[in-house]
Amino acid sequence: MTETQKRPYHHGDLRQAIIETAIAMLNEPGGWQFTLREVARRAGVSHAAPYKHFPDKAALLAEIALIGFDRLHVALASARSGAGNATEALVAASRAYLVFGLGNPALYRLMFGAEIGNSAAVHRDKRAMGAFDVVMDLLAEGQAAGLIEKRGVAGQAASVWAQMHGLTMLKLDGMLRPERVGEDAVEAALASFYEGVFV
Amino acid sequence: MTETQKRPYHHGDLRQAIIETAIAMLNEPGGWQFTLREVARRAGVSHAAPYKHFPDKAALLAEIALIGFDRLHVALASARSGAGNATEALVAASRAYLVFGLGNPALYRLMFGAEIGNSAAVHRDKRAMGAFDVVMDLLAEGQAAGLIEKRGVAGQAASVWAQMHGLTMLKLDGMLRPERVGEDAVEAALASFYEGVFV
DNA sequence: ACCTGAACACCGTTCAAGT
DNA sequence: ACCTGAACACCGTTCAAGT
Repeated sequence: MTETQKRPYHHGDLRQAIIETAIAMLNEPGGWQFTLREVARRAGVSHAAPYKHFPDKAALLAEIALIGFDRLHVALASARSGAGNATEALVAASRAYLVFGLGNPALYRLMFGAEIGNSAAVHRDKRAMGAFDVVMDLLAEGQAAGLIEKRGVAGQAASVWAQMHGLTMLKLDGMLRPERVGEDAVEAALASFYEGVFV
Repeated sequence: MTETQKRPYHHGDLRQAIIETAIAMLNEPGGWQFTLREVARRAGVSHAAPYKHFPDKAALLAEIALIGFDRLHVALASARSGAGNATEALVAASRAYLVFGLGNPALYRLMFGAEIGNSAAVHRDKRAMGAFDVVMDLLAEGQAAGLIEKRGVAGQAASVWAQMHGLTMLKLDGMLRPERVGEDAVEAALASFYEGVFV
């Protein structure tokens, strides 16, 4: 937490410091327009220094996106373990998903953004799957327990994932306005959705 | 289609030309990193000229996003009128939605992106509602005809919208990989979703 | 009324040179 | 091995001046 910039030429772990500074910047208003030079400035280092640790700006962003997926994974897993049966856990995980997305708007957008090049997209996909697997497991478990409609698990999981992602995004974009779609459209949509999934 | 740049100082309708050029650029690979100077260049005009028609870059992007929503509205409405009953129309509209999003990746991302400032978000919301209303009408119609599960229409519509948006985005991000979630995960997810919505 | 050209303050990225 | 400083090619935006 000692954020002084009187470091002795060599920064202890600049790579890590850059990542942390960048994530912190993302959570500020307007943090989505994110400048490598500003990160360097805040880390107390020259604007060229980051290039010793990341090939370019996109690489840093990609790395941060992966960290975001790890955090989402943790949030979902912990929501699951704190809940009872599969359907309760699924609802809890959905809420946790929304809380994560709405609480970290710029990070969340970055995770699903086009700034991540197609080459890095493969890694994104892999790390994202940790969170995805939580959903798939819950669905399989719920189906086995007779709590969830028996359909193809992959398609069902994709549908659940899309529902959570879609709701998060629409809410972030301010597209679920009370005068249009009711006071708490997110809750209503989630309820409506799970009515069709739970048995 | 005469894209010559020998215009006599005054461009006929530069404002319109800028918008069209910008939309064309969006549909090129890497079109999401979109530069005002390049638009001016292609329009055969100085880099300062656009500022006579748009206060800044964000304003141009916001305008283009609104056009995108109009086009989506048209696509959904035409899919609806080409289909039979409410459920068939809903499926047709969902397909049209996906085709639109996957066919115009950068435009679609722009429509839902953070580049649109919060002030412009209100307008975005209003224009987006044209498309949203198509969905709501179809649901109300389907419920009345006993084809669709009777739930709160607002929540149901939000859920449908979220499903389409989520699927489009996940597909655009390359997050629905065959080895994970099957060959045609989009179709499977859509089928799974509508099983829970249709009666 | 509409457009240009030069100018300003910024970026991302590179590279020789410093410690 | 790690970092700096100057440099390059670009942006977005502004503004006096041109047509």
